[in-house]
Amino acid sequence: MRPAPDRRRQLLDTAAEVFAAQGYDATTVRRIADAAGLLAGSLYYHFDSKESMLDEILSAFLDELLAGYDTVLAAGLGPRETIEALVTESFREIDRHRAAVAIFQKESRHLQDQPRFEYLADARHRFETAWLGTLERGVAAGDFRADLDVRLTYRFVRDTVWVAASWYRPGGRHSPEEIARQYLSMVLEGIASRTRT
Amino acid sequence: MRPAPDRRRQLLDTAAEVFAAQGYDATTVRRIADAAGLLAGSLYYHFDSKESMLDEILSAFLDELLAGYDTVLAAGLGPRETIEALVTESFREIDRHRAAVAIFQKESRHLQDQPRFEYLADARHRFETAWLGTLERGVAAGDFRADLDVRLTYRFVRDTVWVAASWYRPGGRHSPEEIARQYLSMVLEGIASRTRT
DNA sequence: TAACCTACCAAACACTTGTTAGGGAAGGAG
DNA sequence: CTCCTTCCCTAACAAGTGTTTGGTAGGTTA
Repeated sequence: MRPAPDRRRQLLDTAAEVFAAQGYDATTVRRIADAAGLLAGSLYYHFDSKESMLDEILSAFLDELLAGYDTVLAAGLGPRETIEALVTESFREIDRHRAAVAIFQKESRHLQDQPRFEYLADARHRFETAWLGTLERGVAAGDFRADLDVRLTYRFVRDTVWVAASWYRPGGRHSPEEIARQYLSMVLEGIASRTRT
Repeated sequence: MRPAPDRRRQLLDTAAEVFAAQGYDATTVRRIADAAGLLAGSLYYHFDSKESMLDEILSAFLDELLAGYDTVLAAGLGPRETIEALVTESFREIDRHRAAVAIFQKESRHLQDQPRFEYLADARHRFETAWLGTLERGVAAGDFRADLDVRLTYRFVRDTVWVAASWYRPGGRHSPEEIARQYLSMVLEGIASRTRT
């Protein structure tokens, strides 16, 4: 008998893949079992419910992401460098947790009403603090344009990064760092205040 | 007896609202009926199926949107003005069909495999032609930066516009035109090639 | 008045869903 | 060998799903 404690993670990975492709509600437990090569009932040896699979997928991703954000924020960089680091970190996370990111994008909005998934709203709030705070700091420091609505800018930056998960495929032409660089180039040249008026 | 030929559209509007909020698969026919103030079975007097409601919502929206795009493209504007017009038109469409846009965003990816919803893939292709063509034209004309990956730029512009549907609420602080102006300001200052190197 | 149409309800249908209970095969430990 | 744990299967369950059928209130037409 193999020990296989990573069997659990392996099942979660295939589940995440199916969830991301079909949507959580449209995905049946039997479909996951098919993709994993076992029968539907057998999944319940590893997990108590379909919902707890989703829970584990999302919280594992968010834990890692928020830890990465905290590291960036603790580095004490300037506003512009912080934004650059946040974007790069985000694309690395998309590279590693593409499926989880796609699920989060699609389902979090209506999941966060459920008590079990309250932490999704918390995560959103911590995103907002990180991004919005950095933007405001940058506006005050003169790094970013002051003539834009800050909240609109925040949503703009946040969305431009995260929607990439809907088309990004690991192993493609561009590395996460390369994509981050191009995105930053596009975003910053619009956000950074011109040195010459 | 009231004639009420718009009863159909009224039902479609509430259905679209529920679909957008909960997701298509997560939405039950009884939930729609509840919101509309009748019983589940009664919906089948107006529509043959739940799927055909979705079909009608999406195709009505796409018809109007693509017609708007065609008008813009037929105007014979320059690349930059075309992009501006496309973005503005898109935000107007988001303003009018917010629910349909949200549904399209969430569900189209996995719906377009079904034969019935092939037109979704067609629509995506026409989007790509409109946006990507304009961008390439602009690069050739010197309106947009040439040092960026065009496909990446296309996805960037496209996504930044459409994700706005996930947070936009009509009747808010900003009009569609105002949001379009701010978005364009952010996007273009990054895409437009600098007049001075 | 009688026939008719519109818009709905009440009740059921077949089917799929997530989930559970009991059992069994395969290897490791004693 | 025997016990035990791990991992899976078989078979079923109750609840909920989209959908259909027959009926009916009430206004319109003749």
